Amino acid sequence: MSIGKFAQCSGLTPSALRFYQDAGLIRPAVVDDASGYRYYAAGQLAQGIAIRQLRDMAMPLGAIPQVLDDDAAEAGRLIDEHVARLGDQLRQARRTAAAFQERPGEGSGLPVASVKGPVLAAAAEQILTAAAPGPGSPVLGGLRVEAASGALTLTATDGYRLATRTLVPDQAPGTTWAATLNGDDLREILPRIRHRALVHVEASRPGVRLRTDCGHTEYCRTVAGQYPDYRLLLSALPPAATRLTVARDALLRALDRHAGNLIRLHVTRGGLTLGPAPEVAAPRSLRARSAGPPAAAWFHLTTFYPAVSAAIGPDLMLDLRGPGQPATIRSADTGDLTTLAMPARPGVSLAPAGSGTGSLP
Amino acid sequence: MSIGKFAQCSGLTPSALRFYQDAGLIRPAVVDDASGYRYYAAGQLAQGIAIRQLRDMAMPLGAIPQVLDDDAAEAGRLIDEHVARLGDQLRQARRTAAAFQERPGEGSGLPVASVKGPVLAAAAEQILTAAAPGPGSPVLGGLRVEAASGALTLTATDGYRLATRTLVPDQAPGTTWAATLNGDDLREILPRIRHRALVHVEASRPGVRLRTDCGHTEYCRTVAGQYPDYRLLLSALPPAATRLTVARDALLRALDRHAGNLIRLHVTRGGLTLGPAPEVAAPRSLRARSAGPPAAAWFHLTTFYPAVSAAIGPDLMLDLRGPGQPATIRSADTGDLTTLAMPARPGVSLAPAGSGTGSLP
DNA sequence: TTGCTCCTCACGTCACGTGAGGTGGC
DNA sequence: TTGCTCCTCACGTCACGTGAGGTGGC
Repeated sequence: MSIGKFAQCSGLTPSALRFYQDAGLIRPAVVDDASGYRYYAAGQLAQGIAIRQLRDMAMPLGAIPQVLDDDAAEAGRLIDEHVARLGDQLRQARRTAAAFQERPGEGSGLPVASVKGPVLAAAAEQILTAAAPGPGSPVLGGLRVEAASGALTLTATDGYRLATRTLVPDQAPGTTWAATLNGDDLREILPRIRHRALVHVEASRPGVRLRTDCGHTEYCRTVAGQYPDYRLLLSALPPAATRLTVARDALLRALDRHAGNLIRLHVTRGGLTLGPAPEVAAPRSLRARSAGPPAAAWFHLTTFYPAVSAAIGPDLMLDLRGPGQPATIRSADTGDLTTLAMPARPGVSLAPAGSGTGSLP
Repeated sequence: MSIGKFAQCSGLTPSALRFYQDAGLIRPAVVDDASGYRYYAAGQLAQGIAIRQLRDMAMPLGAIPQVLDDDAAEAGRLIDEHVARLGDQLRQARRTAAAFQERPGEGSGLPVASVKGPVLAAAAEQILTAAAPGPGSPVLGGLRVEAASGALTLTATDGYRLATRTLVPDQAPGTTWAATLNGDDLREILPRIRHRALVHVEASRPGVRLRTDCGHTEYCRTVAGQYPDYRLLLSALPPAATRLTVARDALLRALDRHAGNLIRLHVTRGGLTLGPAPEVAAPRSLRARSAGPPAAAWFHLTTFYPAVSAAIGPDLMLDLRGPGQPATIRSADTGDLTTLAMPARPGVSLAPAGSGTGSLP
């Protein structure tokens, strides 16, 4: 196989292959003495592709022979460590970027509200469980923050679930203000916020600044783009057909023990039955109060569990509205956290966010 | 200001400054014609520091003049884009790493246990609130995971608080195994874990791999170094002098409304009174059951709130042991989450972790 | 006067890419 | 015979770091 052919098959370039030969990384199987032509064996392709992949993840040439020579377990270890180092560098860069943004220019931002650090951290963490993780829609990956009439409202949704909560700040917002905070930035900041007594939230042109009394400042980017009108969505919901009140930690414990991702909730007059499907043996029963006709709904545990786990009060209120309609999960006594969850259809796996099927209207 | 002085103040090196001059990035205010000595003005320091920060986040030299010349809003946008690009590169590297690991060959680690994604994410998040944030002691910044006799125990402590919880996995650990997971790595992984039905925890020599059924794999580094012997610490605690049982969400709500970071808990026969100090007006009272003599304790809200916020059941059990001894906070009914918190002495501010005063023995 | 800082200029590093000038293979 | 691929060797890129050899300032 000539150098051009080998390059094409492995995704490398001829000049890179020549360089790798000089570096002793991969040598042609045969070199023609007279012409100097390099010939590679088909069996070297795997190695060529491996080198390209390692270089694609910015691994230094010097580290590559180790990875190629070691057994799979050891090689996996080296790669994992390398990727973790890249993550460190990114985190460091994010911190530096945050520090850069708070240079003495433009003065300090517009004060929005002041909240206790542990309270803000707990609430943001709670709500962020309903945000869309990873790359995808930047708006749905973020936390919506709205300051109005003396209160701070935090909201997140990924199209399948929606969580919203209202906080009463220590220093109430004087202005009306709203923004969508970058979820990744915020999650990284939260551990440092949690141990600050009081955090001042300030709007600073492109992002949000979280300032503490001791002069420490964190910067969080905002996400551009219109946030879904969840208030309209909430107010347009039809009334609950069936309402269930159940002890939160009993339900949580039953969910812990449930096998499989699909779960069926069956609400009867006397209680709640959890099971994989009606015909499968050993469904689990919980005592609960219910109003309205008996009803059943399927959920994906990955959608339903975070909603239950994030709730606060001792009792949970579950409103079912029938097939295709979102269910509401709420603390029974104090309604400052509301979660919506789309039911799943059995046999239908959770579609990726934004693909349209089964998402919130 | 000479080049050496300016370099020191800005965090750059003399050779970098000379290079930047050639590149036209930052020119000395004065250059001595005879000697060629470069002299920088004090007013150039901000620019020097800005250049260092931008270079620290790997921004190319060619892109820097734009950032320096634009107004704050536009500069912020450019930086955000740059950091986002770095994030893209990291994600791409992760994908390539995952593809690389999929190659023929074994590569899988030792199976430890399998846990539902949302359950693991919720538990880890809960416990990590007691870890030491930011750089500092790597062990105390991490999450201790112990697999033994069919259960998985998660623990974190920063020397002032300790949280520990036991999970019952879907597939029980066959082996006895323990490790301290890197807190930053884990926090970054959790949002992607939360929406996976089942997560297989695997020990891979120096780290831990979290593998899902759909072939997705996350890697989390472990932290070397001995973890504090918290079991010994827990078993060596003297019995509680005063035990209080109180509704969790009523307590949480009272803490929400408390002003200041220092809080005084006064346990009487009939209930619990919260206040900044006994002589200050308007303490808040909650109904609660108590056993043992009346007692009082001061806490920092930043220490106490996360413990209450992370608890699960409807009722909370608070064990007080007297001055200088940690208090225990636990769900009253199901004891799978236990939190220890060191009381604060009034007037004494929270010392940084590891400084010795007021930390857990 | 003695160190010390500073100067310029050349070359090294990393992982290649890009021609220039020339030859081999179908 | 005509393109085409391949060869070597030198130099460019990026953002500096590292001496060598020499001079200026307190």
